[in-house]
Amino acid sequence: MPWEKTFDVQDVVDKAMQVFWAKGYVDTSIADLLEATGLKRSSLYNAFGGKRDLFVKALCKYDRETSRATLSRLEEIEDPRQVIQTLFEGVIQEALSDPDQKGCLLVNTSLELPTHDKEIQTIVKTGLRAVEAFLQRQIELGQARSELPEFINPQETAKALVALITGIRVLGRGAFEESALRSIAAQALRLIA
Amino acid sequence: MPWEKTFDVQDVVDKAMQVFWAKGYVDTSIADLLEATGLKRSSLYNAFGGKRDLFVKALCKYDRETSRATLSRLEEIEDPRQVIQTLFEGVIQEALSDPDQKGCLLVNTSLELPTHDKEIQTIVKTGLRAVEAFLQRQIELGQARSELPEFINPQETAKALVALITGIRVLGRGAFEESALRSIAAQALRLIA
DNA sequence: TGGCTTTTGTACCAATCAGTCTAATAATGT
DNA sequence: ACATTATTAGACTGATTGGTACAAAAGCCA
Repeated sequence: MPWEKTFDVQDVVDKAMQVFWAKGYVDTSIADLLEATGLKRSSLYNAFGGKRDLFVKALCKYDRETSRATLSRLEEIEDPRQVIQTLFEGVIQEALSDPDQKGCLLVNTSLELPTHDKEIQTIVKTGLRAVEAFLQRQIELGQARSELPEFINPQETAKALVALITGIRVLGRGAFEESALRSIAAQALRLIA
Repeated sequence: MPWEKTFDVQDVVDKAMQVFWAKGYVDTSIADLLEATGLKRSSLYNAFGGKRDLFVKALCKYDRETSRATLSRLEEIEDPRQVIQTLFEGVIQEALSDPDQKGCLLVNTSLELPTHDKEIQTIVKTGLRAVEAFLQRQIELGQARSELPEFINPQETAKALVALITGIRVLGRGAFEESALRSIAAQALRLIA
């Protein structure tokens, strides 16, 4: 091995992730990625295989360091209802504060899922499934502590909450305004009584 | 006027709509549109202005003849709760039966809203707003008839139902399976008690 | 039949697409 | 210092992008 890379691989993946996140897979060109990451054509093809492989890397990084990392942070809150409320608040805050209105990379990719190959489909499905499992666990925890009513179905409700989050992420890209997004979050809390 | 067109304009728009619907705006090429519509390059540019203008036509047609037409059909059902339930059933049926998993053109376009110009943004916003208004009207109607509880907030709940439909349309493109989609619909009904 | 207008078929455009290739470069181990 | 070897810079590929130009074809009206 002659010498280590002059660029930080994780840093490059991170910058690529931002582009894919904002523009989507098809609408992101190699030129976009080169400009965003600062490296040259051959370096990109050498370090990663190509556009698709870099996208997979970016998608995994998002799932790991953005999606799941957020869930981990939320897990430190003790009250399950508070956890879910904070989650929704965070999603709305993100939608409102991001000038690029990027939404969520997992959700964005979900919409174009039929155009992607199996590996990418699995990454997205697994990522969303993790959010759903997290919500289900929180609901069950709340019920065990008698903080949430027993008549709530944890599995079903968790899926519905994922759908509501998905809705906020999609509609938050310009279709709905702040008050509408907040209404959605308010109704989400009504689902956990 | 020498003679009328040899092709039916509405038919061409319809076929273009299908392509945009399935592949999204950016991923649809002029070649795709030519193949789907059967007409030649110059005919397409002559009859419509270009790709974007044809997309606007297709988007309007979808809003008119698919989205709003569905709402009109639902309006004939008398029971508001039944109306909403049937709406969700229809959305799920569509997600399950469509081999292309196209979802909803309005929702699909919502996700890429930041990349579109103001006119297209307005069409999408107005289309979604119509669904929301429809749901709100149904809830208010149900309350007036004492079929739905008074404590429900029609404005907020309508927005949440739109978010849930959006979720089903996005997640229905492969991320969630049938039972999960049905769970979402079940929880939607719980929002209108 | 002979203009007239519009449509149509096709050639063409520059720009961009993702990806390849090679030669120059630079850091390491000896 | 020298050979080794991975990384670079950048030219280049063929295919495809959306869009234009223009001549031939086709219907209408006189």
